[in-house]
Amino acid sequence: MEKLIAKYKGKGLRLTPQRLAILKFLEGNTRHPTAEDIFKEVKREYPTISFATVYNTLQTLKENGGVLEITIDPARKHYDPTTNPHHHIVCTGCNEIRDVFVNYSGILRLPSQILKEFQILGNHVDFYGLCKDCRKGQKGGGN
Amino acid sequence: MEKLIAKYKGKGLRLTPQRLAILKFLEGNTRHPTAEDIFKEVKREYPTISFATVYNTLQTLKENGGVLEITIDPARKHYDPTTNPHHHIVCTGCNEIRDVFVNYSGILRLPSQILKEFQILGNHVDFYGLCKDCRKGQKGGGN
DNA sequence: TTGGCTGCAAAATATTTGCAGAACA
DNA sequence: TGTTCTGCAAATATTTTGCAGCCAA
Repeated sequence: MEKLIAKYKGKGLRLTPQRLAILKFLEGNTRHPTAEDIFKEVKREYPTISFATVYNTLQTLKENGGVLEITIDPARKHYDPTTNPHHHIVCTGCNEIRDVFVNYSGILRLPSQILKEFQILGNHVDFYGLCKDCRKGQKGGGN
Repeated sequence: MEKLIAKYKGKGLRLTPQRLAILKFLEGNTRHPTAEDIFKEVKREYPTISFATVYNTLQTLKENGGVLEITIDPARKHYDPTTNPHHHIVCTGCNEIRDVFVNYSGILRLPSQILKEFQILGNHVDFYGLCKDCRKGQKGGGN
């Protein structure tokens, strides 16, 4: 996150307390929070913070490579401060999103027709599954 | 689509003219339309159709395996009547979405830690690239 | 005939924007 | 001191819902 702070300063961006609080919450966070998650958490320290500030900051972070926008959940966007290439697995039971650190770029062959028409820039794999807790609930009948 | 119509009837669902028009528009459509695209198109034939009907029908189709919801575009959902497993490539220039018919399930190995915790149900690969037209615009300076 | 469907409108949700005052650099 | 940022409110966009009347089966 230090790097990001340096990047912020280098671009004439300001490190306000609110922004720092958002950065601190995101740093090392692997829970893939939504804008609302971030808002609620930062609100505890800065009760007057507004949604607009959260969205503005996320926008700025996106533009500076500080967070990735995750679209695996059709209901809302999630944000991921882990910006080196990786993938995700989502539990279809509880919607928990977990990181998958594997590089599939070398093995994801594409049809020649596609390769003829597209210059490939990247890939992202979403896995769907049932986590341990949700399998438990399913079989044992526990709530 | 015949199969789908049979499925509709088998579940006590009704084939209204509006639904048939939506089904007809979707059948064989590989453009990955949004709800609005569908609404606009069907409106030409049924000027009184409402957005609610489009969303209701899409909801029913989703529940019956008639369409897949595509979340590759953070701005809005797209719908895909091709329901056998496949993947997508999106042009980062014009946002066109194309189908990729390759089965990667056999090669997408997951870390043992993930396999320990999740029962894997499926996967979906998104590719990002630049289509021919968008590369042209980029280099040649044409429009 | 009748229960599911349509269309309208309003509501719910998520995200963006305009702007006056505040505050970081 | 000047420019960017904040917070509020309103606007926008997408999707969902309530309901009276309609109509496919």
